[in-house]
Amino acid sequence: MAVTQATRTNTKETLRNHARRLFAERGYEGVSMRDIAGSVGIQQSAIYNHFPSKQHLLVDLMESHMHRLLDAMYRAVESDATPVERLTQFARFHVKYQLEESDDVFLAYMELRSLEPDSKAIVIPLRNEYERTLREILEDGAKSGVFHVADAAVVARGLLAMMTGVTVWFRDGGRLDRETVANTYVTTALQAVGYKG
Amino acid sequence: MAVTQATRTNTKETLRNHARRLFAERGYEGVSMRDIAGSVGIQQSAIYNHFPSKQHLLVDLMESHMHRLLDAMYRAVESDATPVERLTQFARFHVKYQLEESDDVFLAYMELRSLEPDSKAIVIPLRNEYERTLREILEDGAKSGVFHVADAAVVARGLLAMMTGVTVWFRDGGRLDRETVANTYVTTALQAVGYKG
DNA sequence: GTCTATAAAGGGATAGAC
DNA sequence: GTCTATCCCTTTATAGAC
Repeated sequence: MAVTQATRTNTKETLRNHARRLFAERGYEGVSMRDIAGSVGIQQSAIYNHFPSKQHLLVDLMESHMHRLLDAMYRAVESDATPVERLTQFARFHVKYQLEESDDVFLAYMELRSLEPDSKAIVIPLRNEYERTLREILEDGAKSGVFHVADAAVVARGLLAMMTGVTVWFRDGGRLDRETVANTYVTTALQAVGYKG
Repeated sequence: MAVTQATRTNTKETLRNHARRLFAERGYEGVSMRDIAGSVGIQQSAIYNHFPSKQHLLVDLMESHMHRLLDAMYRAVESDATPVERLTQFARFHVKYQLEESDDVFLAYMELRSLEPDSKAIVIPLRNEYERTLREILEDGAKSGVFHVADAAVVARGLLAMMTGVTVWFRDGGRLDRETVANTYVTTALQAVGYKG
């Protein structure tokens, strides 16, 4: 849907929003600068007043997403809580965040391969930091005997993949609401790490 | 790596193999017919002697993959076994198949969006059939009381996402071998459905 | 069945007017 | 900051010689 000049107060942010949606839907390579400009309602060349290249636009989206994700996660997970509490908080946060920001999440997950090496070197550590947080929760729970995981790194990646997958099928207005879905994933995650609630 | 005329006995199959690898690595939109032809060692126009279009080539890969996947799964999972046995068989099969045919699996997972509607109508039902098999295992186990799942459909999709994710990080020669990884996923899947082994 | 050549369209990015 | 116009390259696909 094109946006008229009158309704657009900040072209740069509008470009981010439309590019995010289009990249998530069709993939970075499947979207042209003309597609993005057309969606926003400007000419393709005007994008270059805001971003120096298509690649920079992708990096801008992915890097800022990762920082927002990490900030929100650290707010949601209490670092001095028990492993069971932290896993519950992490899982609930993760699923709900996926559903709220599904385009950002899908983009960051899918388009790492479209990043040039320099850009990848920025995004990958942020991704690892997120994964490490979950792994350490599992390790702490295993140490104290409440969790039973054969390999914390493998299970952490498995849980992340499981929970991230919610964006593939969930639609508002379907059989289940967001809260119910989040609860199901939290329960499944706790069971998966062998917690006998 | 280009293939010389002498070593190539079946251009069509060689094209499939190279296209599969390239599509999985860079995405359908990120690979040109010239890339594929160059990889095989022929001119781009020669591809059209074997496939009428790039889209037909993608559909050929995805559809044949889904049929092979379903056939192999039905051979691996004994339909008259107990739910615990069937889940064990399914999970072990799934993880090992992902690792053996990771390009095919990744392609089928990622490039559904690149399929035109007619092609999608062929592939989606095959995908649903696979997912339904796992869901029915969970439902049978829940009925007999050995599994405890809040929602069999959600948990089935969650387990598939979890196990499919193995292709993202696993590399031969790393800290863990395929058998160990498969065992970890099988154990995690059984715990996730609340089985008290 | 593969080649060279080419058509017709679309890609990212830039120049310069306003 | 956006526009029109354009550059230069790549894209999928086809035509016709061999």
